[in-house]
Amino acid sequence: MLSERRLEVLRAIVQDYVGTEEPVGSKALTERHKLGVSPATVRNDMAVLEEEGFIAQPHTSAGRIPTDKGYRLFVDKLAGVKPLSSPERRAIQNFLDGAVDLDDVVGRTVRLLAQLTRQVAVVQYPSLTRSTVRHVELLSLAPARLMLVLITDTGRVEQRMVDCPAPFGETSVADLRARLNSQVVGRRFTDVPQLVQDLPESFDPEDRGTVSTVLSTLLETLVEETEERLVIGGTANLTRFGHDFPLTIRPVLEALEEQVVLLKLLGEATDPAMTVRIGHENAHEGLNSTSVVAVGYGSGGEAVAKLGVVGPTRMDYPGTMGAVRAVARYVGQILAES
Amino acid sequence: MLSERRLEVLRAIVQDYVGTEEPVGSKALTERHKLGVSPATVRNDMAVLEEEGFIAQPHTSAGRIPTDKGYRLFVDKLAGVKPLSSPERRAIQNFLDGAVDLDDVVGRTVRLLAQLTRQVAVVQYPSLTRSTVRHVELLSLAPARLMLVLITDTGRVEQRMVDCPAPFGETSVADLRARLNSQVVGRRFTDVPQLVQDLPESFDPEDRGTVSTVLSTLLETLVEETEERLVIGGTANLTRFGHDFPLTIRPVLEALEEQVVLLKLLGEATDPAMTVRIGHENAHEGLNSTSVVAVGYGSGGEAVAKLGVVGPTRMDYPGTMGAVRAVARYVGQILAES
DNA sequence: GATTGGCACTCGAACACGGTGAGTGCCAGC
DNA sequence: GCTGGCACTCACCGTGTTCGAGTGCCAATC
Repeated sequence: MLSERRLEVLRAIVQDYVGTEEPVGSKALTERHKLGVSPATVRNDMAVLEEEGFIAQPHTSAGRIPTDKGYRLFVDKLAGVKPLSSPERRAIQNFLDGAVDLDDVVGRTVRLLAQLTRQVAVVQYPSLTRSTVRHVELLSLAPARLMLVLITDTGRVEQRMVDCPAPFGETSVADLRARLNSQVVGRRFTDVPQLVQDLPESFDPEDRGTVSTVLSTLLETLVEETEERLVIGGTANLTRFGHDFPLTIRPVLEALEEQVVLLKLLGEATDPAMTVRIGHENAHEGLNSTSVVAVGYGSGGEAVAKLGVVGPTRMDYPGTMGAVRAVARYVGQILAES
Repeated sequence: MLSERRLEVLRAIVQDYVGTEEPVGSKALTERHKLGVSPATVRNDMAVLEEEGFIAQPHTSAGRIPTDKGYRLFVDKLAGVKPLSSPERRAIQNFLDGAVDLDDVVGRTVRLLAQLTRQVAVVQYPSLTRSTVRHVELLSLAPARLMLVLITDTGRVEQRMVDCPAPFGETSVADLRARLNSQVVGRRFTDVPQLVQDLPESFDPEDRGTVSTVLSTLLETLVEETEERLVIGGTANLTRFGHDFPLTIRPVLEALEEQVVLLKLLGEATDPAMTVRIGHENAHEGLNSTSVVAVGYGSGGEAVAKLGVVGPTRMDYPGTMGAVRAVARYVGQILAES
């Protein structure tokens, strides 16, 4: 295992590099950090760290920069999560408290996170897999045309048109609406299919076709809605990436436009506390030079969705993690209240 | 006025510059275009064009590039709208036909437009100012808590929670729901306020407070929803902007993140046929080196919203205009069908 | 009078060159 | 095991030079 001092050297390298964006040399290190040893000693330590793969030199006779593995060690062993200052905490709370509905909460969260971390923020809408049905509404728009509205306990509303195989009277609509609600309100999405499967049989034969159509539309909606949506913001912060722009930024922007990629990205963040994926640890190769800090959030004890940021591997991990965690907590609170 | 040939020279300059992204000189021009005159003549013409402000040189002894004014003339007088090829038209139709709901239509449109023009696409959701109410739904969630759902004829659904000043019985809910619908269904948003103003008086005194609360929530929602939303895509195409990246791209990304700015941008596009705003013609200074091509689209004769693209002033105007127009038409068709 | 070929001039891009300095690796001494 | 010393490497920077595309002007031509 690496000695205490060598770890200290690694920490110093990471901190300096994150700050200056330039390879850091032995002399500069001893000047800026009170390591209590001479540059020569630091050089020896660096040689070891390099051999172990924690740091690398861009070219001979340049300073060292941390590798992905170096950042990994830094995050795991050397860095804590930097708590936010209390003015910051207050600012978060004030900002989020102003939200009027779910869209607004998510929108504000993404802006807040982007601003706080000065990176690209990603916020997933509360997932519906664990959600329950708050209400199902059925409206008759025309004799053979219905509208189905689904309201979830996370405050999301989805609607679908239903074209009926046969005219469907107002009383039948009311009847179906009532029975549907008594069956599924308060139930989880996953339980709904078996709860409603016997429903058509209790209707008049001529209405059964319509009832079946309505039910299958409802089930479709539930499945579709389980596919999560997300919102992204702060892409302008990508311009702070590095000097070698077009090459670095392009694949990142492309990856960020693909909802699928982002969903996978967040999906990989399984650690209940907080997940940090560094550089090549990310499966998507467009994101090989970025790190992702993500965490679940939720209204109750359970996490219903995730949020996080995407930034250069050369990022302020403690600060970013602190901000992400804090924002996740407050969003959870807001959701619990509403 | 400029002679026929000088206009031809300007057109050639614009075309070449758009293609090569490099200042174009007199010799290269005569080689690539059959102008029928010598480089020297072209040089004289260029001197005139420069004096008139249509072209400029980045530095002495370099080729010329078009100015904003030059592009303006090109767009107004020299360039037509390039129609899409029929495979392209078919691709558009196929792609848009697959959409399942309004969100999907808008989402697909923005992706399509970005891909087609290789630029940043902006699509505004169908505006609600001219929309009508299709249905208002009122649900009782708790004795003193209601949910209000508004459904518009463009297929949009919005919901709001309503906390009642006093408990509100099921029959009252049904009553209010029925009366509300009979009053406002099929009406325009702007007409709703006066249609419902007398409604509270026809209720029992103890219910009037609640009815008023519901109504004011409804009116609020209508106003809020009139503020248009929009979707943006293809930001990765910004990387094709130019060589001097960070400086150019940053303000553009920032501008694009501000919904307000974009709404204003589209709002300025008032020409019913098609609006092209070039460089400094855009009010927002972050977009001074970009051009915006926008057009209204709608389900019927009326335009209900706008869509367009944002790209470098150095863009293929005829092609872009063709794509924007074609997409707008097809989206209009899709909306009319659903 | 418009067009053309010729010519001198300008100036950025590309390349070569040498000096500078930060940084390294190694080694002998404490 | 730490330190100071030393020779070496190599990116970076400023300078100088060349090269060539492009220009403006002018006199000759149609």
